[in-house]
Amino acid sequence: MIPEENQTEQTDPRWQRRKEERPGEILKAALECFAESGFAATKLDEIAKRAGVTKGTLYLYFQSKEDIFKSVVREEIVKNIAHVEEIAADESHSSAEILEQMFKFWAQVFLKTRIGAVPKLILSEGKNFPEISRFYLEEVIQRGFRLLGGVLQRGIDRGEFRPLNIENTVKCIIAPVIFSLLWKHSLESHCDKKLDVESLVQTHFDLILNGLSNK
Amino acid sequence: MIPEENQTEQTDPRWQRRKEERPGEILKAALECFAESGFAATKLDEIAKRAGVTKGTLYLYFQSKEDIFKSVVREEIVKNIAHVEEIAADESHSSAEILEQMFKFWAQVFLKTRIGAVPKLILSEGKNFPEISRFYLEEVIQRGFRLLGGVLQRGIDRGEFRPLNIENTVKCIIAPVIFSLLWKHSLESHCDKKLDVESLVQTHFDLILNGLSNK
Amino acid sequence: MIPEENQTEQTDPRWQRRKEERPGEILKAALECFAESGFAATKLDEIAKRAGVTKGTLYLYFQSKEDIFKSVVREEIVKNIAHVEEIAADESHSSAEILEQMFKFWAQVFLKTRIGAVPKLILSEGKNFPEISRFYLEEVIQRGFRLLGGVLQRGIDRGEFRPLNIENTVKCIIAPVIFSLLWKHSLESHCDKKLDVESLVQTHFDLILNGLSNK
Amino acid sequence: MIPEENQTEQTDPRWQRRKEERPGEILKAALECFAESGFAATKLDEIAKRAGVTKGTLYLYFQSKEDIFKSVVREEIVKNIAHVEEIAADESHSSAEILEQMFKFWAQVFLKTRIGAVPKLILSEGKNFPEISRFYLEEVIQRGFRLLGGVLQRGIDRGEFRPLNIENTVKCIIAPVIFSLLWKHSLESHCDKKLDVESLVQTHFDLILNGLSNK
DNA sequence: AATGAATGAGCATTCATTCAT
DNA sequence: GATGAATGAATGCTCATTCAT
Repeated sequence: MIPEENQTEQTDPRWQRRKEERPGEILKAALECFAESGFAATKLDEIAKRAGVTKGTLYLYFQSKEDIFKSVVREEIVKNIAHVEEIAADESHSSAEILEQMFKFWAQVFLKTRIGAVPKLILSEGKNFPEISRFYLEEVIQRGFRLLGGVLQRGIDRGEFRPLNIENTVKCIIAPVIFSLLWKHSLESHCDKKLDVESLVQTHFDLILNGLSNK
Repeated sequence: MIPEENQTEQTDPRWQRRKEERPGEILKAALECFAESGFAATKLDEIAKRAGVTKGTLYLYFQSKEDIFKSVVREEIVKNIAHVEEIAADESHSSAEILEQMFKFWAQVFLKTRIGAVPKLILSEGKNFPEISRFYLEEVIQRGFRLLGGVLQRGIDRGEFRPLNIENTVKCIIAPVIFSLLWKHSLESHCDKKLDVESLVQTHFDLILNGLSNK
Repeated sequence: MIPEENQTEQTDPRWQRRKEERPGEILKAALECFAESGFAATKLDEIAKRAGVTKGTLYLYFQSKEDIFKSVVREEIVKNIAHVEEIAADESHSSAEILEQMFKFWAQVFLKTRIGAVPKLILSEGKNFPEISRFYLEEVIQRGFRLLGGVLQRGIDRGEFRPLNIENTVKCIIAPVIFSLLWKHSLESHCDKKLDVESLVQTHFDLILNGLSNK
Repeated sequence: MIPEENQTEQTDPRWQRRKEERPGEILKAALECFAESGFAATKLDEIAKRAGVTKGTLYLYFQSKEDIFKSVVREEIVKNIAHVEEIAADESHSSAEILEQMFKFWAQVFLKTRIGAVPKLILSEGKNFPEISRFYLEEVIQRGFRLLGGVLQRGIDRGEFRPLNIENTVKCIIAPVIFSLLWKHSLESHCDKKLDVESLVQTHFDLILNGLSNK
């Protein structure tokens, strides 16, 4: 009301921390709500209720609904990045084995943790939060792509894999994981049969390694 | 090839028509808006503006915002179904050829028409519109899965393909198409390099047919 | 929420008109409320109620509570300016007569119209609305001071008045009018005896012309 | 000369003390805030910050925001009254001299101390705090008016002043002091030239004593 | 005494919906 | 049919107030 709009905003490291202690309960509740209903349809009352606090309390830790949203995504993305980097390129195994490990690890991470909701949010709300999209794209997706691409390249160099367009292949490989994740978060609740991700990943790994053809 | 408004009657009682004349302009504008911003963040003012009418006019043709949303999705889904069914099982070609045709056809349809926005909407808003999700799941996804599964089964039966878990394979095969579509609708605008779907589909087809392995 | 904050704001003529037709009812009601309770304590519900509309309607004509406030003040200030300029310097009378006319005219204007509330608002809310204060200062107060100072100077030049510090004298002359106006708008309602402005102005005119001293 | 905290007891039953020890820091900070922003726009956070305590501490000494406001005003008013009464009717000087002394004394008090903010608050918030207005009116304003009126009456009785409407004259005399005070507290910060009160009072005293006319 | 985290009532603002023209 | 002014319920956000520590 009274013009005093000079917050600095996130200037320096793109996503700095705001407080030492941040109630994880609120972020957890918020992630649930946003993943279920999207940004606009999520009510602060609902987040507060699920976090076991009142609406006013949210504003002790966050500046606005948008800030809560960004914080949730950022928090999860940071974990995401950590996971991506955790998958060190293990030189001692064959490329196929490394690939298989990465698959299984990702399937675990994406499906067993709350992180899986983030890609859905990026898809749904990306147009409304361009910085977040850009950040996610650069820090998670492209980084993951490079990692996977490196493994493929090494496999080709070693003669384990036949030469292929790496960029496209990376997307083909990752797609079923994305698919599973979105399925879990959106459609599965309307479907009587659960998706067996372990089995899907197994099939997928076999498929990309050996192809459909009966040779 | 894309059927416009010439379906004789409501195919499913759940989705009956309300009016004879429905301004396609409104639905077109609405699809754009919903795809861009999601249901809740889309304002009727915006739809009206893009459709070149006033807000009041929307209520001549639709009962509510929700009705507009459902109508948009239904309309597109109906076209979707038509497309899926159009891909007749052509007995005269090899299964691989049929598969390739289906791929290319889908890539065309999903990426070159406005239909591609629907899966994004289903994913984003599914939790808020369960009937739509269920309808889409049954009438489009599972129908498509059965169609593709049939082709695979025939390939296996004919000895063209090696035996594989059909259900999983179908998902692995369709996943990159979904991926492309979501990418186009969400992340591509934040990325400097455009996704070349034709090329991706080509790589994908090669990959699933022949696998990675250098045999 | 979605960053699209690029309104141009009042750039060009400092206070341009927003709409051709502006419901004077709203501004009238708003002036009453703001004058009674100040900016912060005024509720939009109250303004709406007094204007005979609902809260939402206010937003058809104004962008915010602050906008309503500024519009009210601006509107009244514009009238104010008109009044100030209306008092043409009449060359045909003695300076004392012109002075008397100005007094009586101002007393009428300030006390018989709603304009009288503006100075109170400027005083009360000036710190919170610096641009308004500055505008009022330049366009009304200093302009009025110059006008009055001109009359005094002419009186001195003609030998009608004795030489005096014009700047100070102007303030001494105008002060009782301001006093009356503030009294009317703030304290009179708590006092059993009404202030007789006509009589006060008469005494004042006599006093400044002839002084207290019994010569 | 300005009495601090040494009044023995509540002079008026309407304004009794609540606590023995009252942190002057809080009241000082509160007066600043209220004078700057008005009652409603002042935040307890701000008062607490300026007083160097936390918000909770305010409630150790005051029952509510309104209580703080009333306490501030009352505190200052009490000082005000003391000042007014301090100006004893000095019989040994001419009425003009007494008048001049009063003027100068008031100018000092109002402008050099924080008391000057009170009249502004009374004007701004009077409608929202009627008891305060009434109290101020009776205990300060009318008392001051009677005092000044007495001096005038004595001057007339002694033949020093010519007969005038005392009630009106009092207001005319006091008005420029009020004007100066409000100017200092509201408009001066938006104006490049500072108001020289000493000089204004000098001119004013000369003016009311001798008038404008060149006799 | 002093704190500051938590509260929740209150208010500005938005926007789907209605209806007189 | 089409309009757009008006509505009012819904909701994000503020801030005076409380209370366990």
